[in-house]
Amino acid sequence: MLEQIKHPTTRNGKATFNLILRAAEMLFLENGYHKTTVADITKKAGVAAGTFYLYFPSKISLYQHLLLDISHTIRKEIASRIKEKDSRRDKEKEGIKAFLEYAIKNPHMYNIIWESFYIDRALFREYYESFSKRYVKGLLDAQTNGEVADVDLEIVSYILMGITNFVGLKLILDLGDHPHTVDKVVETIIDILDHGLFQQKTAP
Amino acid sequence: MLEQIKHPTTRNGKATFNLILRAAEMLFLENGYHKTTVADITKKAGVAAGTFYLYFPSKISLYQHLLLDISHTIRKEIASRIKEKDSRRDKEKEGIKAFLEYAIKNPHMYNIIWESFYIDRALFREYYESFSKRYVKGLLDAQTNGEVADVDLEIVSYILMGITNFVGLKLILDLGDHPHTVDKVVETIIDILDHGLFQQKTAP
DNA sequence: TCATAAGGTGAATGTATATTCATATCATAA
DNA sequence: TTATGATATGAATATACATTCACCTTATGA
Repeated sequence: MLEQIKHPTTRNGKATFNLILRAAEMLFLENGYHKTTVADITKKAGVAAGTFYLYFPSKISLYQHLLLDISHTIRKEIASRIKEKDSRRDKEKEGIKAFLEYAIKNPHMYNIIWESFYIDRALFREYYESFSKRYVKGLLDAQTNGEVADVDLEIVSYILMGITNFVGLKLILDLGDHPHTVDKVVETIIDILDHGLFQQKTAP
Repeated sequence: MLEQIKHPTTRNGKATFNLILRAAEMLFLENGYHKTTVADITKKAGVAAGTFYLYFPSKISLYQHLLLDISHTIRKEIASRIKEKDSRRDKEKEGIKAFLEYAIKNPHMYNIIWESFYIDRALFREYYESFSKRYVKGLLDAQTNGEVADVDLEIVSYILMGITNFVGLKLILDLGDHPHTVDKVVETIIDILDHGLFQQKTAP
């Protein structure tokens, strides 16, 4: 159930609304949903506790709003970058790169997306299912072209999401001492998507 | 920090200890860590609230204990199944299959493993890093053999974990109406690992 | 048989924190 | 200027829940 938030109507109201959103985003990203209290949010936003409830009927409604926000941002970012590319393979490569760069720039992104699995299962499901559908749509054209192998595209979409999510996770866990550059990592991934991982043993 | 649990010494104590563990496992798996209260656990186990603290210094210590337990079980399961296979490729295929089958049999497994990201970040990191190390070790031999392409194996390990985790997730989200059988899904994955996803467009 | 340690109880405690509410101020249209 | 709806306050409320504690029971070896 998506609880309805109440949008402000005046200039002042909008400013306050955004202060709360930005404060919450930072705190959820940094510390996760459960470790962030409404008091933390209003304190960081510089408003009183009651002000929060002028706009958001509950803490979870704010979380849901933010999650949808972030998912739109990621999608737009990726979409704008892949549309420059021609082949599906190059689109895929650019999409993976865009995702990983976004992940590194927003290293706690997982805090808010993955956590939805525990906070709002329906939202989580919706997030990945719609992401998958987009993927399948793009891949289908390429498959008709003969550019993509004859395999189940829905599974492929989860394979691709799995790869980017876990490699992104790895990059983020390493942050600070990052021995892997995004470009190198993308090369590794795309190499496997081009040629596979296994090869015939060459006779000695 | 791993808090030390106090193991029971008598037959009765052991029985109670296990009642608590099994109850907690079911509840964590079903509802997640935060939505499960100590009262829920002791009620389900049929013991008093205080009994819980005879053995576990805190709720989190029980969680940590369970997570380590489960991770050992998964590893053993996979290890025992892949050792029958000869080539790395066949080992990989069997490992993926074992993981997915385990995931389907224990559909809420993710509840406890992924949630550690929010509950005990160090434990989460430890879990995937050690999983990765095992992977790399196995892959290294195969790479020296020429059986595995010349790519960064640490990245490969996260690619493989990402694939199995997300495809497993997909299978679980679909549970009930499961249009994908494990065997079919494994074929799709191994096909891509064998030959890649993209292919040259054949001239018409 | 009984002393003792382990096992067990559940009401009480304390704390954390989401949400409410009575009240106050602000901005602006009439 | 004033009426009005929107915005804002922060102390008070209510609840949920992890943990404690004073006391009780059971099993067993000497």
